[in-house]
Amino acid sequence: MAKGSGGLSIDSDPIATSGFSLHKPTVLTSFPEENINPKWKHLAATSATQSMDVKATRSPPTFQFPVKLINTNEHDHDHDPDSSLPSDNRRRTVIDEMDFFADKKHDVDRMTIINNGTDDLKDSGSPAGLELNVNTGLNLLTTNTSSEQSTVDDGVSSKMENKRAKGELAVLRAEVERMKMENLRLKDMLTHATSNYNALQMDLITLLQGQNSHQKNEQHDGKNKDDGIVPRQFMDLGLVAATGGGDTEDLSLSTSEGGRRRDPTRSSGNNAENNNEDGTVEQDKKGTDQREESPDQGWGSNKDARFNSTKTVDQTEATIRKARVSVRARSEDATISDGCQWRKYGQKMAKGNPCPRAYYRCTMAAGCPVRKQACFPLFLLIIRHHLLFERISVAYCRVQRCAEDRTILTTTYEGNHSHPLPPAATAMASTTSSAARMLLSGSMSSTDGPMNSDFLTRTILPCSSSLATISASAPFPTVTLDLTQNPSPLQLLKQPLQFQVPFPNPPQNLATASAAALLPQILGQALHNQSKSSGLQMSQDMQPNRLGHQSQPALQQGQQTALADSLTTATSAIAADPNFTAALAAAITSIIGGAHQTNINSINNVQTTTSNNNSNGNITTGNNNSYGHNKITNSSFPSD
DNA sequence: CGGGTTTGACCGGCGC
DNA sequence: GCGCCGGTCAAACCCG
Repeated sequence: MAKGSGGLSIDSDPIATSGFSLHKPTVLTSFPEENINPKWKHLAATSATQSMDVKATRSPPTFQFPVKLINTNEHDHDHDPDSSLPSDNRRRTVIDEMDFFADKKHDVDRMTIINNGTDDLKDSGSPAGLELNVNTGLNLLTTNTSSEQSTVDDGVSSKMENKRAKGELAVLRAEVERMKMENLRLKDMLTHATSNYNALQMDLITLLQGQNSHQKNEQHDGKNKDDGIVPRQFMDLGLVAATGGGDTEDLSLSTSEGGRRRDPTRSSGNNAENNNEDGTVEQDKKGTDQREESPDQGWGSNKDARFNSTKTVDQTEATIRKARVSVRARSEDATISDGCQWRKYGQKMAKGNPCPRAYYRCTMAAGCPVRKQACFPLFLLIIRHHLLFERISVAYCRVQRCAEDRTILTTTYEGNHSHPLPPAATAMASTTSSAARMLLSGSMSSTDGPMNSDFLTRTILPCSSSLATISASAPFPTVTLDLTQNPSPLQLLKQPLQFQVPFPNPPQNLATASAAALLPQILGQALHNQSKSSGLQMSQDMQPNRLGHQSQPALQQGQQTALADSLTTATSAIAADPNFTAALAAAITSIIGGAHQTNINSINNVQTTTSNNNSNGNITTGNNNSYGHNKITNSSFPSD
């Protein structure tokens, strides 16, 4: 950290200081109870009273689906932070949790016991429309009950009914067997997918660790900054390989020309410094904004040939966006040190988030267009539920305020450096560049949009833990590297099914109903993909306003999609379960202060994670709103 | 005094 | 057209 902290305090701006230990991603042991803020409800309610005219944002929406897989229906005590407690106690020790499924949970527990020999879980709350082929065994009880009642009768009719009941039972048993086979097949698929994802994750972690180790060695040698600079080492979030300036694979995303680029008049227009072959930098005048986003610059310097050849102009404009790479990591010091030199040029507070969003500009070279944003997530919306393979039953929801846990920091990088990078910066550069490259590579190669890429297939698989997640929606494709969790390969199969569903950043109109309506769709889609062991298939066209304003149609569409595939029973269970939707609605309503559905406090960058764990599944909503000392028109949360 | 931060003001995009 | 909001600017301020 350079001198002149300017009276910076941890409370006011913990982001600005350094100390971010990227090379030591710590394992995020779910969500510690101590992180729960007993006052969040009050705070949320307070926020809801404010005028919260929510709008779609231009910030990069981030749909994240970190997914964890639990491979059995048994409780994983080893990884459940609450496992030491009885199930009921575990549930009740959570201060701020809200059990929206108390009644339902009993059914779930009961059915869990009853169906102990099967892999399915009877969800009494499932709508009739969800009764898919996969839902076998679940009706055994009801059927048997009926049969048993029939057998009570005596006479010929009772014999006939008994025969009929036996026949039905045989059919059902056959169906159970079929579903068992189906489950085994799915398990194999998920296991395979887990392996793929884990390999990718390990590669990235190894890369990080290795480069940080190199960085440490370099620093330990006491070399000055100039000595540490690696020639032609560029951090190109756009797609140029970060670890080598020579690697100029034409994957760079075109700039946000499509109406997304911001403030064109302020751009100096001197972008020749970017991507210079010799790594030299044409420096602009002091303070001149180098964020020229012409096609020659950084993010969008190179248009993808495939993209141009296969997309229409409109599609191109809609798809070509400024890619961003977000890194979410735990930092013990709640600070960032990614090897680059940054100057804070602004701090902004978005609606409803007590955590400020800080804006930094790279100062390693004048005119470097790279900027970054750093903020803390706000909320973790945790939804616990049971999962027995395809059958998912939401147990209850809770929300914890992760803003208090300011060790999880989200940093979003934008642009590519126009100057050589020191070794200290290569780790982050490589990571983010790789992530962006994969993201964009997938987006370019997919016919279904960016979300359906091989990268996503490997990284967003439901059976995986959260490492890399992607942004599905406008304005900018965003890949998020979640370094807060670093599960071991052995843990992967035991980890709870976890979906992070980042809403567009923000789903500014995240009305309660909207969010509730969307979550099933999103979650269902994720589960759908889980079943298929395929990549995320969410359309990139899922604009924030779509999410925010077309909730009901989206829900219906999600239900239709979920119901379309017999393998997506889990999808259906979530997507169409009115209780689930209602629970989410209630949860979000409670968070935001649900009295004003149409005036909801914006939740920026909501990241929703559902974990299938008998005791500690979770849906995480991270709110990256921030409050600064800038013009604050609608801040409602009191500072912590 | 230089470099960084703070923070009120401003700009432009977007939704209504 | 208006207002909101994210992002940025730049003067004032702070600190070593």
